Amino acid sequence: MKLITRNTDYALRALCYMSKHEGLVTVGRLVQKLGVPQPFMRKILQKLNKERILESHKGQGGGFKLKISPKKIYMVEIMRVFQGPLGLNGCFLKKDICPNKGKCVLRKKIRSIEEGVLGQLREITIASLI
Amino acid sequence: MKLITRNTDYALRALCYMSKHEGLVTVGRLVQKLGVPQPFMRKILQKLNKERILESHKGQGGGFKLKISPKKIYMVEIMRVFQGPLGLNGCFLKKDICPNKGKCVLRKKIRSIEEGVLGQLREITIASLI
DNA sequence: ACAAATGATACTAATATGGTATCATTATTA
DNA sequence: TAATAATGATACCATATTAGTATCATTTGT
Ligand code: FES
Ligand code: FES
Repeated sequence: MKLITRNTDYALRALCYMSKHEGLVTVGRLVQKLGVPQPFMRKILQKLNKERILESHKGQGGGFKLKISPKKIYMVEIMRVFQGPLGLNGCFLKKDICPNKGKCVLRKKIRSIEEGVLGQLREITIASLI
Repeated sequence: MKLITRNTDYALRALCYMSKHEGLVTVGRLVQKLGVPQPFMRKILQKLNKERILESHKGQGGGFKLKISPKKIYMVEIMRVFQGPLGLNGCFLKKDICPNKGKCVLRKKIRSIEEGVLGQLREITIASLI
């Protein structure tokens, strides 16, 4: 059971790198530094761009850079982008599966645990990692 | 990103049911009550038996029952059985992947979050769910 | 002996994750 | 203005995990 998948991981590393290096950074440079497959890294950066965490510049001399301060990039947000929102499993979400539905204790408990986890994750920003 | 997979879920429901009903419970009865595919449920119960959380009795009139008190069946243990130990991803574990290795801040942070999650999960027992 | 249960194990299907390949678009610069 | 070096978009493939099935063997009560 892993808390963090590979693309989240790579994204975090890329963001850390960029927060330490001002200006545009190309995918090529990143993979050289971080040892990650290039097309995969590219996909990841493109997603971060779409999510408006990075900004991109095309053409020669182009590349990516942080769009927002490392202090405002939360790890939990990166996890959400690549792993979807932290959630329960089918049973707890899709009510049709479960017979208990409303009065389920477990569901409430899990909810509160989630809140706890999120609370802790929310304290971690890229700035706090570098 | 789901915290709990289906087999964990089914296992929890089965354990809850059994803690409410003394005596042997057959797979057939469980799937009837919980609406879960029979062979899958069987596999799950067999695993719980191997893990010595349930005990089983073969033959006519047989079935499963709790081997230990619901107060001592921890949710985190059920998760471990079906989802493996709560852990980090490849990067953080397999050092060969990551260039940072020792001096990684993220790794430590994640560790501490894990401890927090585990701490909360450890408070949840089957007894606390029924 | 038979029926009703689990034990063991191998197999298949579906989904999620990890990763590639390719062509289109944009901007720099010689 | 054409070559080049970058990203955008998208479709595709590979692998791993999860979910579920199928089958035969074993045990036990009647
Ligand atoms: S909602 Fe399904 S067990 Fe609680
Ligand atoms: S161990 Fe890999 S980024 Fe920390």
